[in-house]
Amino acid sequence: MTTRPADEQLALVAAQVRRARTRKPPGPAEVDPIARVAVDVSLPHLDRPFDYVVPAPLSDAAVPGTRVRVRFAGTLLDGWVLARVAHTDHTGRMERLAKVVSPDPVLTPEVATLARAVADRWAGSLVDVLRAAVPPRHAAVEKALDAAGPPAIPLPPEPPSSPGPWTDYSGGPALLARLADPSLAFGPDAPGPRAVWTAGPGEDPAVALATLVTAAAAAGRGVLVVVPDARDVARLDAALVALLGPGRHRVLTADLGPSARYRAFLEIRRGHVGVVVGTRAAVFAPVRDLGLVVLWDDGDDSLAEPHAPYWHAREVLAQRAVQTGAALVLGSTSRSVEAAALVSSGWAREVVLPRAVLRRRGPRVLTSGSDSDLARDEAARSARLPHVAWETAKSALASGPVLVQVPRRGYVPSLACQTCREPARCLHCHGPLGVASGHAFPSCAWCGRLAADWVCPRCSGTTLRAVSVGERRTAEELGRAFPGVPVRVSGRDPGGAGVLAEVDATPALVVATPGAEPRADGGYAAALLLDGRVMLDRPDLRAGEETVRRWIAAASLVRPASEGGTVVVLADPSLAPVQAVVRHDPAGYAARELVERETLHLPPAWRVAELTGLQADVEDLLERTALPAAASVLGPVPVPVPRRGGADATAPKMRALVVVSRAGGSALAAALHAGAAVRSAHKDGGSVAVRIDPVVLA
DNA sequence: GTGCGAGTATGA
DNA sequence: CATACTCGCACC
Repeated sequence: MTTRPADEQLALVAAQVRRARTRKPPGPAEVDPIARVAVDVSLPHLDRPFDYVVPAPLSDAAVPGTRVRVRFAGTLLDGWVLARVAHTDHTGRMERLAKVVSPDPVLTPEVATLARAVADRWAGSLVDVLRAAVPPRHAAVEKALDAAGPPAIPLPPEPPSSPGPWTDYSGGPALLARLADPSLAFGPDAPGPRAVWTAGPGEDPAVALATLVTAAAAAGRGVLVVVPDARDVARLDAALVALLGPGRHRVLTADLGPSARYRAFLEIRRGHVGVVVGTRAAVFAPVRDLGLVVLWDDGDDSLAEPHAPYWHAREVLAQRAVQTGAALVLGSTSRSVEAAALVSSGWAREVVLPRAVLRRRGPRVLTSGSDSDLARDEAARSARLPHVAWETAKSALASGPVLVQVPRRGYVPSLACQTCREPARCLHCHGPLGVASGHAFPSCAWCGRLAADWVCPRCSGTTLRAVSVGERRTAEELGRAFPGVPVRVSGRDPGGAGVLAEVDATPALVVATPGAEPRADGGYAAALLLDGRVMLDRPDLRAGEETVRRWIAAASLVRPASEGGTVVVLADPSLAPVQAVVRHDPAGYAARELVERETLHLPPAWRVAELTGLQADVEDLLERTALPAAASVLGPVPVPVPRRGGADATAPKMRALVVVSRAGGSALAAALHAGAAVRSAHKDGGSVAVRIDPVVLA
């Protein structure tokens, strides 16, 4: 700021004011002078477009999809132009667009429609979805791309020379052929194929996915592949460079940083590339001429958005496939119950290995359920390693690496039957039983009923016991059991070396938490899946499904039985999840689980809304919500998950569940959003988090 | 969320 | 009667 005499400064200001007053403001645009704007406020009662006058000078720039600045309730806010129209229904006074932030229409009509559908499905606000869908602007990137000029148009990629890994799958070559046929135009009325692909043991998913992508891209289709984490992105990126050729795709992840992320996003939006690989938020990538969407490992919990409205990548991509007609492939070594539902309803077809091929490719699977057959070796005994596990690992270590899967720490304590150890569930609503802090008697975490007359449905036992969970065998303990063998650790736990991508074929013990297992060059000679009890006894709806997913994922990294590949599961062999791994049948397990969810009124067979907040707020929201007639309400009860880090008592969070049939899902979401809108408009009470079909339901 | 007008409390 | 404050609501 320069210093001037006060009177001089005053004169300057006065001159500016005079000029501003005398300069005639520009008139409205000649064509479609109204912009319908989604203003960036996430309050539920403001979740609708607002109309603004487009000043003539901004008319060319303010096209649908552009980011704008508008005055709203007196303050300048960001917004998105949803449409340009000739007339408005608004009768009051109308503000003008203050500024078009960037000429790039970052929000395509297709993504805008998708985001609206996502907001509706999860009882949320459009702008909350848009914030995840469109990365923040980075002006320097726009400038750099403009300066670089239009990209050299690469020759169309060559289609893959053979179905490659897809040859062995029933339905595989047919799926590939349809994707690769340029004469098949996919659209909402003639959708592309929808497949649930169960990758067999020994498969390198990156190679198989790259083959799919290349086939579709060669036919001129835009392709979007979403994977759970950065490690998967890196693997697929490498496979695509090899198969599709360099420069034909872009990686889109949050950890690129603001500049690189916006650059990749803009290149996709401007149509420089037609193939995108990314993590969760990439489900909204504005891929041109979208013809194929792919999701790898849809059971991974990182595919659920942690912010409101808590959408899930699987459902978003399914919605996008419906809306655009794009083909959809859900791939996994296992099968989520949601994927099973898509198969059982006939919406998607399964692509699986025939039984005979599966037997040829899979490892031998052994189980060890009781504590009585502990190893005779003393060091193995102190590591609580059963004899079978120790023997298997010892002989496998002669020929290659051995994977040891250990559970992550921090599982919540729960209750089980004293005699048969079956996890205890509420006799009324099948919620998990636990002892809430400050209470002496066990109660249901869902409906709050005391479990006084509990009888075990499996063995008719009447006594409950606390399940000790969270015990983690350390790498050192295992190292002592196998002296002289190198131990490598892969996991996200603090103090470790982080997550390893790959290990070589030399004998070593590779200790990994689920999801962090490195691939082994040539496959593991054996895998030990420890502490099955701990994983299965978690009081979560998805405990069984999740355990199967993790076990099968690990078993799929092991050599075939014909090459000595062996898996040892430490869990009771009579349990269904253990059987699923022994028979390598994730599809059968998921199908049975789906039937069970139907009878228990649980997702995905039924739709559940979880409301979390202070008791008064949860009750207030329920009161103000016109719940569908058939809805049933459980709770509210105290949230069972104890807060980690700091015992200081904040007011206790409560949780209620609202259950409706699948058909009633959209009505329930709309009613809850409307209820929240009334609350936010009146500014009464604190916020309530609404999660539709929550991933974690404990 | 913010800004504003109506309505009510408060003091010279 | 003027000013300070809260409350309710609209926000384009």
